[in-house]
Amino acid sequence: MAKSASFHEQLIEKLRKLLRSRQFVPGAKFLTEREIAERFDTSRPTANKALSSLVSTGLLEFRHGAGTFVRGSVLDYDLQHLVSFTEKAKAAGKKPGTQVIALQKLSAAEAPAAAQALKAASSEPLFYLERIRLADAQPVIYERRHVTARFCAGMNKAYAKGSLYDFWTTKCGLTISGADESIRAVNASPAQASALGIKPNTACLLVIATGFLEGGVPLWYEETLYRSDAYEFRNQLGGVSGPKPAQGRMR
Amino acid sequence: MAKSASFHEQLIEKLRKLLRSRQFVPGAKFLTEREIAERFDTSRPTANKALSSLVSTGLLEFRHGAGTFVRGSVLDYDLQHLVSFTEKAKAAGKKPGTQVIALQKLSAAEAPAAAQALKAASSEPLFYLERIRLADAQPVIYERRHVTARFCAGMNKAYAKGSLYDFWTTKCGLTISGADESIRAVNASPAQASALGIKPNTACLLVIATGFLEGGVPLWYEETLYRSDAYEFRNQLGGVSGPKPAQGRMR
DNA sequence: ATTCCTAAATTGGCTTAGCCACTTGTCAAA
DNA sequence: TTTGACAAGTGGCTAAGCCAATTTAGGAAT
Repeated sequence: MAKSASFHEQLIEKLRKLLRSRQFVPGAKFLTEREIAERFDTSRPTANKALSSLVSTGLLEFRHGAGTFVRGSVLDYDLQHLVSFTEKAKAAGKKPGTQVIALQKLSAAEAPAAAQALKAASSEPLFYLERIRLADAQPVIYERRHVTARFCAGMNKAYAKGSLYDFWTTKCGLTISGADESIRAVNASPAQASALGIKPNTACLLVIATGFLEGGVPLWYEETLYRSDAYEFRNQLGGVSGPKPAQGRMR
Repeated sequence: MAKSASFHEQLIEKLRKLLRSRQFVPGAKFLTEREIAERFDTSRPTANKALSSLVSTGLLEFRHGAGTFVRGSVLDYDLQHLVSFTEKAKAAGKKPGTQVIALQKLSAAEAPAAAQALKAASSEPLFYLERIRLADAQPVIYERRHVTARFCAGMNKAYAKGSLYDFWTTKCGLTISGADESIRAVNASPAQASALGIKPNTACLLVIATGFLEGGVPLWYEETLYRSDAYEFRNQLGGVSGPKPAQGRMR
């Protein structure tokens, strides 16, 4: 089994590649099992088995009588669920809040780390957003974020006060594919400590992250500070419920 | 599709439950596709499709001509890979090292946090292990760990200097199913700072974790401090390669 | 009595062909 | 123009069969 993959395993890989190479947008109709059986010279049950595998990993969706479709919003919902501070505060029985400290448009040359992460030319316009997220009026998160402006030209303070995820997906029509995070510990500077309502030099969790659109195009770069007395990341190795990323939550 | 699960999806669930309810040990033979087809009154391709799903999630393994088996060591390998500092140091081109600071046997009453996490009666014997992990002779990790002694009675300083994972799995015959980690940031105390070779009060990553054996029995409780200038946790949200836990690595 | 070899049985891998339930689209009638 | 019916297309699943790989059992030889 490990030596040479069975035909159906190879077919799964081929379909996965096809799904990516053709840039099927969420909601688009994918190949039918009869089309796959013909095109890859295999039987329908084998085609269905390969499709079923992609359905169970969430990439596709069967609609009985209609066909097989590329999944849209479910993956997006999972992502929003993973990152939403509002949800996490509420889950902890606290009232979430947001203070917008700054929202500016600047050029990438003014923010070299973000420019690099976003692969932006030096004249490329970026939005710089600085916010504090609160739970029961207590600051928990100090967020600084650069966003590629051309993807969300209509950004303003009102949108900055709400869910960025909502704004990007519904107002800008973006499809966000994920984010790569690095989790570190830092001593809060006096300014950072002031923003978070803690003593200077207190240890905080720092998440440096880049977020991506479908197709791997970077959308945002963030350096976000979390009060560690109020927030932690939970990570499960092994276990019966299958692998998943570490998740932040209120302590 | 979402309203009522198809038969094959229900069958997957039934088989998953069967797999757990009967306590199939890794390596044991599971039901054949013909047995499943007969027992659940379905066709062989449908039985095979359900089994294939459990194979692709890693719970089972097909052996052509021999049958379907419960997976053993592959999950274990993944776990070791996830936690092995030795591997991570080497991957960063550094020479790993370990200093055993303390190895004692004590009763659970002497370590209330560990006793609680390990669900140990106050008279239950625990091992207390304190180590420093080094990369190129520089301290990176300060590890304090309590282990339920009855699972690894032969623990000694020689074993404590090497891979605990190896010792537990090969010498004690344990099957480790995973660990639950909480990732926080703390200011290093003078003793902790001294152990890690950093200035007191420097921000460090603190991982508080409980590790489990197959069946959910707790094996160890740890409070492990990481120098954040040398080590970070990487976490991927979304992305094309599927979900996985956050992973520590050298910076 | 033990060991080795061969044949039969068992198992996964996959096929063909078919039926049924569901959905969508088109055409005809009101 | 709208509604209903029918046809075509699609997933869900079946039965039966063949083939390759592995295991087991029985018989023969030492």
